[in-house]
Amino acid sequence: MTATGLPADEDVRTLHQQVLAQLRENILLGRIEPGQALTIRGLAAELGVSAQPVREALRQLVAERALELMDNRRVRIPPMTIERFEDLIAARIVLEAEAAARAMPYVTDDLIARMEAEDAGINKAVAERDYDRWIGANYAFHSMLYGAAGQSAFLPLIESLWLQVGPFLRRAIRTISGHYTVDRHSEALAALRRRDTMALRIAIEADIRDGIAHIGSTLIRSEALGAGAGGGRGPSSASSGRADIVREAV
Amino acid sequence: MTATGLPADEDVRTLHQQVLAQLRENILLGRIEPGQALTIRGLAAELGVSAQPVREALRQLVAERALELMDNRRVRIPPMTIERFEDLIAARIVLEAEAAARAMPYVTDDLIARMEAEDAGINKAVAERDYDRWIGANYAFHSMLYGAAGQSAFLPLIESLWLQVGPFLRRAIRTISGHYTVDRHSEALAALRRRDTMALRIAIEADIRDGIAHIGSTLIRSEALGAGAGGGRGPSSASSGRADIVREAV
DNA sequence: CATACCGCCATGTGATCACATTTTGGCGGA
DNA sequence: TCCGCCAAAATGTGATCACATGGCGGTATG
Repeated sequence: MTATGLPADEDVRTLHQQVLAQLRENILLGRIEPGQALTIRGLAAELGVSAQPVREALRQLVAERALELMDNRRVRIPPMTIERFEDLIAARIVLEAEAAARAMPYVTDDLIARMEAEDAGINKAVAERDYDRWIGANYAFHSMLYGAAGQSAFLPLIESLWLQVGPFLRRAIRTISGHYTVDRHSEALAALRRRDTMALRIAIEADIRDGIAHIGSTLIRSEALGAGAGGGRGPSSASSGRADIVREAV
Repeated sequence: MTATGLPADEDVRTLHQQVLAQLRENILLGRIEPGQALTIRGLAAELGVSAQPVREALRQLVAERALELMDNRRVRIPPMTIERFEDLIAARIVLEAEAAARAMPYVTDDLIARMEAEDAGINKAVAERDYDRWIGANYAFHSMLYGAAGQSAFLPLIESLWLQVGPFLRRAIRTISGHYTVDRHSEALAALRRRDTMALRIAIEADIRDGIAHIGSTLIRSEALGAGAGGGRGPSSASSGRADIVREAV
């Protein structure tokens, strides 16, 4: 929405679409604390709209697995476990590698130029420690490629995966930037220029693994990241307690 | 829900979840005509509930790409194009093959037995020309495998793909059953018994391709299947006209 | 007779209300 | 001091209402 590099979602004509776009951005950029319960009325008051649009936006985000509907009927960002995290990464790899390969026939010099520009923005964001812009531009870089073909099937699935990983990606981002020695985006761009599909697949997969590998150890240290009030045994104090663990893990 | 072999969705405590489950089943089994506009009030009256639960269910199905929100703000099953269809199949193959491979460590003899039972049900359904049960049991067979591990990431994505293909799968099912000479499910079961991951991948991919290949030609014959009022140039008569094409294509 | 205009009806969207359930905070007792 | 119980506040769910938009048919006009 703002200057984060996110694709400005068109057709935001209805209120619930605006709310949806805003919530989606907040989730993707990790601005919402995992485990924190989101209330309809609270968000409605915060966004200055009635409850109805918020309700529909939440429902949609639940469908995209960006949010989770607990037994309490409360909504929160689902807690992350090591198993789920590995599943998400595995899904990202197979989907995004395939999407990239299938986009290759539609790659134009113009597209490559725009991706290079976005990549420059990423590097700039990293240098300036602007994490919001970092994640947003990174997403823009990837989705720009996958959307080159009119891939109507892959993009929504990939976006769902990003939304699920986003909140936790953000929290380990400082760890990543320290280890981010090899620039996989450059490799991907080089592969694009050569129209080398196999090299592109490898670069994309490496990019996903690199950007994510260190989160695994973060997760292991904090056991179940974001496992808020719902899962634990503690009745009330668990929420803030776990949140401290999360904060510590960062 | 009924005796279709669909996994009886738990937690249908709220009304909108019941509506959602019912609509989802109707879509997956192809009971809803592609291109036909779904109205909130109409469905509400039909299901005997108020508009509110229907609204939320539709919103969720739109998020899962089972339904499409047109510019008119009307909701319908998205029309199928050859490009989108090929994307969907490609996505199904990479996701389901990977999900199957990742499920292998969790495969037990009990699971194999239950899958064999489901497969027997499939064959029975084919023999009896019970297409609803055919599709439902087929889906149960697959999701049973992918859900063996607590795969929290893959299953929702795969389900979304099934929902997108379902309405059109149904319409070409007679073509399929005629050509269904090789039993890929038997191959998959054999691979499972040998714990042969690579053979399982091959069997799953072949199953998807086999069950679907002939739909492509059906699509080609009818150009854009289900391309209702929204996409075409014709202002009003296109709806019924296209529906006739669909019916003819079956 | 064809076509453009106009008004009515159906529909989606947003807001609000009522009710059941859950959470929370405080109070009393062990 | 700690635990359990109870009342009050908060929240999700479902229903209903008001309004703006889009679709449809009838009618008047060239």
